[in-house]
Amino acid sequence: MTQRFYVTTPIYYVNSSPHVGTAYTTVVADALARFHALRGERTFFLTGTDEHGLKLEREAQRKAMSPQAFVDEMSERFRDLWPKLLCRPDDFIRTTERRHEEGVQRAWQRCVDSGDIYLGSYEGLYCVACEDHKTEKELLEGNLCPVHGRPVERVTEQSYFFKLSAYGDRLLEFYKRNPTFVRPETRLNEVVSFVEGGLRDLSISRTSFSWGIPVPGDPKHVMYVWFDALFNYLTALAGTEREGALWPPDVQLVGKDILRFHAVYWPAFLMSAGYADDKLPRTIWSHGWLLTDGQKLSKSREGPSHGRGTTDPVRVADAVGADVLRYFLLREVSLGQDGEWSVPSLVSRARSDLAETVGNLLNRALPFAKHFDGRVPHAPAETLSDADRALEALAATAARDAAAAWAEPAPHRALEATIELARAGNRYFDESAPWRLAKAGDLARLAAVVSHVLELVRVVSVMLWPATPSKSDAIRAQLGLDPLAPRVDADLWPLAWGGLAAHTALAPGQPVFAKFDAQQQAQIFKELDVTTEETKPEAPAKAPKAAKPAEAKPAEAPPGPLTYEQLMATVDLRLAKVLAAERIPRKDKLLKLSVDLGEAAGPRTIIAGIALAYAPEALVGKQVIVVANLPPRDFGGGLVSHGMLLAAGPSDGLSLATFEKDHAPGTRVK
RNA sequence: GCCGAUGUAGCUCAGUUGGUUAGAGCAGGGGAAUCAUAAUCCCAAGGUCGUCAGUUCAACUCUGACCGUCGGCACCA
Repeated sequence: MTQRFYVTTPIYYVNSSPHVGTAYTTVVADALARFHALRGERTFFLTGTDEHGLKLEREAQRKAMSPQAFVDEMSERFRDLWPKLLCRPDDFIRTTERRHEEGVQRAWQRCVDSGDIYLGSYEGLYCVACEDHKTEKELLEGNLCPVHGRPVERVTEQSYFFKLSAYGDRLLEFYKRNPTFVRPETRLNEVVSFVEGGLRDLSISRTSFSWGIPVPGDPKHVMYVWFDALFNYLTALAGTEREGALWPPDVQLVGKDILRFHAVYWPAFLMSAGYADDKLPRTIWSHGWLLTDGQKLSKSREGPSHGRGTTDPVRVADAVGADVLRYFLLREVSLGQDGEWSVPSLVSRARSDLAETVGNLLNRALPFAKHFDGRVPHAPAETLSDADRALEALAATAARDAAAAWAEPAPHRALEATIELARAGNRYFDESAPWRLAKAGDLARLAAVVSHVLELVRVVSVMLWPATPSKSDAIRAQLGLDPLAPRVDADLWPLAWGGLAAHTALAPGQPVFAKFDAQQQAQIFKELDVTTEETKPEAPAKAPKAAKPAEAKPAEAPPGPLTYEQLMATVDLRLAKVLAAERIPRKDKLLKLSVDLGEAAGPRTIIAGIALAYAPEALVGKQVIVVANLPPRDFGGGLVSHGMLLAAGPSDGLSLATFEKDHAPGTRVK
């Protein structure tokens, strides 16, 4: 029976553009699919976009677009990205597609039929003045809002609930029988302890917005994010031949931040919808994050970061090539663990592994073909030496090891084994010294050596293909071979020696891999905003991060034209002097300030989230700018802020706005 | 503060079920070679495996505490 391999990435929320972290997950999925395809399996690689929810509804509103038009545009950014990274998903599902909406509604109905969905209500405490929900413990004596001192109201909102609480035991049993359901193993432990802690029913519908999939039979409700999103993995196949042939997924890649949804909610939903244990996903693979200087990549850290270069995958792929980017992501990061993202280390990795090891091996072997009419020499078995045989054996071992690693999946180890084989090829080449054989006129031995090296390069080109498909094919072209074209039931993995036939016409060409010499490297660093020693200003140590040449994104809708009068009527900015500042126990980011605004009522208390950037002592006496006409804001624990300080920057490198000269507290900013 | 990770050569990381001199790549040092995009190959050097206790005949590998770093949450906008 034909093996099959179904791999998924999360569907990406279209609220933001893809960054290198998003690209990472997709590249891994693509590489796994390519590996399994090479083995002759029927593969299916699914990705897509998640397009519902209040956030997107609002974002569209702000841009004066219909939600559909907005998500259409955003989804394109993802769809267009993947080919640039040589990713070839077999399908791209959008949660706003009809097939998905219908599929999810069917799934919902099946959960209803199982008795697992019921209509309930959220009960909450609500302060009309704050327009916000409160929790019991925030309230002052007598159920008063701590901000306004007014009584809060008890409000209820209808919501459908999923009886997750009923699935705890079944889930635990399932984990026990399928210890590789969640990987790496430490993540399974986390999931198990979460479930053991008891599960609460999930609220899975909302009436407070409409941009979502209507609940069957009750269209006031739209489905809440996870119920909608998780089923994409199923709806992409539903109603087609694929469902029977491919379900369930073999590997579902997820970031560790969304593991819980995939490892707990998702199987519970499926169980409820009538899927037996053997029809549940085989493995939820929780991969790590890419870090820059130990920080998670995120939207707020886009652009140059600490001199390590951009995190925009398109710019990187344009500068160094998609193959190289893919190779780096797969080789440098150990799947399941966090990895460092850095353009300089990408360049150095590409140079030493790809150009100087693999590319070089090809380049140094090809010139010898001139002794054989430009063709792969024929080397009869009796001309082979122990070293030749040893090389063959080594290749077989490496191919086996790499295949096992890819199947694991552990791409970084697979690629390590691959490069190690190419390294051995260089060693063999040195020891065999074909240039001496050529001078001595020993064509029999020369044929053996050259054919062995060329075949080794072929082997390496296949082993590299999941990571660097276009470069692998470029190597193959020089070897006179066709591009790799996986077929179902044909195992192309190079377990057997001799795939490169004697007398094949070679086609030497330009070096396959860029060398990234000093000049190229400088060019790349420049393009990708890498700060090198030369370009870095002196004494960079503690200096606040230079205002980066921010590609001023018009992301936040610019406020419409505003007259001066309107502005002054809206925002009341005042100069103020900090009288006192103290840390707040248990609130790492907050400082409690006493600030003089020149008001008769005396100084105000302002809570500001600047503790990571400013020591309290450093603030006393400082002139700051305060938004004076904000309503009081409750920070819990009896802390109420009566104003806001103007500041900008990341929370750990924030700077407060001030003026060059001191003026009387209370002076209005104009 | 709670929860969770992590701490191995200058850098990035491997170290399987505890067992002789702890591994690789990169960088740096020395040498060989000259077929190759000055690429390659060899050699040497470099680590009290975060700290302190404990279990054991034996711990980088197990247990505990502590320290450092990071992430999530809380809190923040």
